[in-house]
Amino acid sequence: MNISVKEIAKSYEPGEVEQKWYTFWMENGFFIPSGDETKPAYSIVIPPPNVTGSLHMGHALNVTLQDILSRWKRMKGFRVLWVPGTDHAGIATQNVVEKQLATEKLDRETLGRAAFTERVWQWKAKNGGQIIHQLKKLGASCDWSRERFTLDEGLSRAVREVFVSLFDEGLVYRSTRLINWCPRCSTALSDLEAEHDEYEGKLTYIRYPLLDEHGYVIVATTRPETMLGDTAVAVNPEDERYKGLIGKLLRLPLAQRTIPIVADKEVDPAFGTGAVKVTPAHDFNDEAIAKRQSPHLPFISVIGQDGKMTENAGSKYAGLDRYDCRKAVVQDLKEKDLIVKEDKHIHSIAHCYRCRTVIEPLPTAQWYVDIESMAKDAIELVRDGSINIIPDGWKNSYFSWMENIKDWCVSRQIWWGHRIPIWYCGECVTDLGISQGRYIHVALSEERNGIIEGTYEELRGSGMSHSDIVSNTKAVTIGIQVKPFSGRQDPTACPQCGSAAIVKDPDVLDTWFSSALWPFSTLGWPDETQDLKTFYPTSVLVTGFDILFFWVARMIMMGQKFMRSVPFRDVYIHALVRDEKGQKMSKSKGNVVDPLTIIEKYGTDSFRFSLAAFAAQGRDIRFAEERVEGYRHFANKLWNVSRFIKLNIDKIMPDGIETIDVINKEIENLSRNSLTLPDRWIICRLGETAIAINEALTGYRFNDASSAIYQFVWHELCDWYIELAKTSFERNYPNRVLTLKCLISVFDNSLRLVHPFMPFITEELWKSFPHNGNTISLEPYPDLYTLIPSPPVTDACIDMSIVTDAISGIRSIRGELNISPSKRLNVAIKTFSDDAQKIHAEKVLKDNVDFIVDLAKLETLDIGGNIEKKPATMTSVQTGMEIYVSLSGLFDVQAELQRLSKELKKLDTTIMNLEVKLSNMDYTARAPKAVVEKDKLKYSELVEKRDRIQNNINKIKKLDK
RNA sequence: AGGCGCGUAGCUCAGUGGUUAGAGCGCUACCUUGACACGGUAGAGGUCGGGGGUUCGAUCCCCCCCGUGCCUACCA
Repeated sequence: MNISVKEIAKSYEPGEVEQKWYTFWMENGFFIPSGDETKPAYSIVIPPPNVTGSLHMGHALNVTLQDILSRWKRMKGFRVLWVPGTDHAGIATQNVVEKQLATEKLDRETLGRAAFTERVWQWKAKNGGQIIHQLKKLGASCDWSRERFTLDEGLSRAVREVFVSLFDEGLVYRSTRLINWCPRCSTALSDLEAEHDEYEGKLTYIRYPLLDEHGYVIVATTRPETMLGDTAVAVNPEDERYKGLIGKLLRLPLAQRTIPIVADKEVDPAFGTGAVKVTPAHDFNDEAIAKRQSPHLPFISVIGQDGKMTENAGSKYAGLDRYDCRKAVVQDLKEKDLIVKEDKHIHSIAHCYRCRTVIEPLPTAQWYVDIESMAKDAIELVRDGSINIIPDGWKNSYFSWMENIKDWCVSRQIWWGHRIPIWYCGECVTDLGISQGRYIHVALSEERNGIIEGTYEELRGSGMSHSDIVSNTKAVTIGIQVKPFSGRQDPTACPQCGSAAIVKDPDVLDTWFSSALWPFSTLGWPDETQDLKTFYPTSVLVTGFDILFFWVARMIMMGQKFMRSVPFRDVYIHALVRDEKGQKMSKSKGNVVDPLTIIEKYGTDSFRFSLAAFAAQGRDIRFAEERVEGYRHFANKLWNVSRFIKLNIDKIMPDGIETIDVINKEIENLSRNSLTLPDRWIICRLGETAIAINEALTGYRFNDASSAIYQFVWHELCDWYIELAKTSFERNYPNRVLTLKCLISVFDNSLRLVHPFMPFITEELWKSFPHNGNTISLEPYPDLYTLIPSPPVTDACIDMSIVTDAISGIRSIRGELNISPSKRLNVAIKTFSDDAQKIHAEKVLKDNVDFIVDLAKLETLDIGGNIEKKPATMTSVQTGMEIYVSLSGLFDVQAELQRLSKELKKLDTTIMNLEVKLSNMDYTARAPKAVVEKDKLKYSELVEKRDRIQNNINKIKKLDK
């Protein structure tokens, strides 16, 4: 190969390069797992981003880490499958489309269920690909031929199978109780979907007059409007203030009702007045109190699903928004002088995680998953190590959540999602013998026989046929008394009575229900597919802690329940990406950094490398753009190594090279003695670096891996080895070709080491050299076994430090005295040969004299044991040698004295500390022998060095006089 | 209220029961040298948040305090 360096740009421009290679990878199917069954499998399922999503920092980090793992394992010879996909994000997507409809002055009710879901599919077809496109921009090496969507036919079948199995087993059930209700999304939410934020509100103290005597009880509340639904006031049974009042009746102001004073041990006498109003239908605590009473306190629901007051609130308030009603109630109470005071009060309020609307607890009938037994198993799987959570600090959170888990509300009153596979018969009778048709309430989309809505029974009674009703249904509400039945296939008749008058449950399932099946539903379950056999359980799940409960825990439960095995072996929990000040990025704060902007500015590779470098375990990431810039420089550095190599191939191997593969083989099999010291050293360091990177990645320490490769490429390969190679090239060493081949091989290995982190530039550079292979992404990843550092090579690391010490010593003097780099210096190195080690050092220096002369920019260099320090020379004292730099004319006695004294002082401190330590009998007796020996050796070395510095100082002082 | 984490160089962060405590960026000085100024060389900069304890030895382990961030929770 001949390469004209002139044609290669001086710096790396990522833009077009990235697009080119991604297309190349895709066209060649490199991301589809190899069919070679002798290779071990490695699989990851992507945490499916919302189909409404667009790439944010969290995705970028998440995807980058998975891609690093995937590419690394692929290069290590695994059959890697990384399954991509999106989830249908029920509420979020429905909201997006409803907003769109609103701009057309439409709403989903007008459109009807079928037309609306069709509309959402259209939206998905048009916009759902955005996030996928963005993942590709990041370089994600997913197998796109296996891309999945949670509403796909196959995944829907999995959802249905799971729901029906659980139903048959009695593990899903329908129940009426308080639930978190979002009045804006008009659906129930699970506990996790209600997010608590602290707000400053008011604590209002209200007088409730006693019915049969003078006086009153004062209650304190943050929600005065709910008093209209109060059915009791509760006090602690031990509370002396109220003991005598328990059982007495109160007149509930503004409502025409009397309510009792009841006792409940959970009431905190210290809070407020110690008397709490009880609104069972609108507060979870109050619901609990109501159910502890015998008989239960009545539930009076005064707030509707739309967040407005109902008829039960009384005609004056019915129809008012709950917040307007609050004002009205307070106003009315004030007029009656029933408000004692209003205090400022900070408390937490639950909000809908999708739209931030304040949650309204409402009593409704919902479907629940009985989670207890599954949770128990899932706890055990983590406890016994079947699943590793990394970093393991998250285990505690996992356990504490799982141990206190409550049944999972899975029904949602929206239209976009998996319809619950449950039907109800309109003609059967309830357990009490009443026709179920009475408890099925239907709202029609258009009036029939003068009726717009009514019970199923009434509608049938009015002459409508079953199919008339079904085809005209706008909304249906199923009473809790009605018996449900399920179907893997859509049933046509009631299994009980054979009637065809069956009505489908209107609700859909929580999106997380389908997400929980993701690790096996994406692989083809419930069918027994080859993918399932090969790739389940998956190897690792990479995700943020924010969905540990939402998703990870539920996957573990479902995986164990339906696959009888864990869904993944490892869970790697990565950080949250925050802004530079450590604040959570959010649109409302306006501190969002757009990954695509960063990519535009610095290139994908630099961005990815930064994310890996940031990903220290157990700590959040503060995203600092400057560091991305720093890693762009790193990309440029790699680019320029390649230019340097090509330039020298042109010069030194004018016939070009065959393939890199041949060179790699040659270097691996070469006798180490035919290589220069720097050659042997860089091979040694490459091997050590490869080991370090592989170890780091095995432990998910991405930051360690990236810093190891950065350190090696920049500070060893570039700063030292290339500079040393120049000596070999420019002085026309006989073995300069070998050195060049060595450089080529080390660079090739470096590119492979970097590839999982920076896939694009490494492919670009790798492809610019001749190889047998077609892509770097399938080349072997360097590790211990391909780069065995034989003993002479490891010795090279020690020998090399003698040479670099000498060079650095001279450079220090030059630098500290601000001597121009262009001025060549005359230097002598006195070696001390009082032991074998030092004799060896002298040999190493003499063998490598050219390297020292070139890198330290010397005119002359003498090395020997009997060299005498000349006057007017600067001195650098090193272990085993003293370096004298002649500076006739430039020599500054004071500067030199100052320099040496400073070093002396530094040494003295260290020596003193060591002395104290070593003279401590406890230390020498108790500390491990090796540690003490090391300290003793260090001590003698430092003392020797100190003495020689002192010696030099004395000489100069004598000279000065 | 409970739980978890963090506090190390100007900034962003690594790190370890025994090291002369590191990196990147920034800063200072010198240098446009044939890979790279997205560069090179040299250098300044830290009593590892405070106090106590365990230990021969603590930046690292334990306790308390201060600051800070997060998670969970039924304070009306």
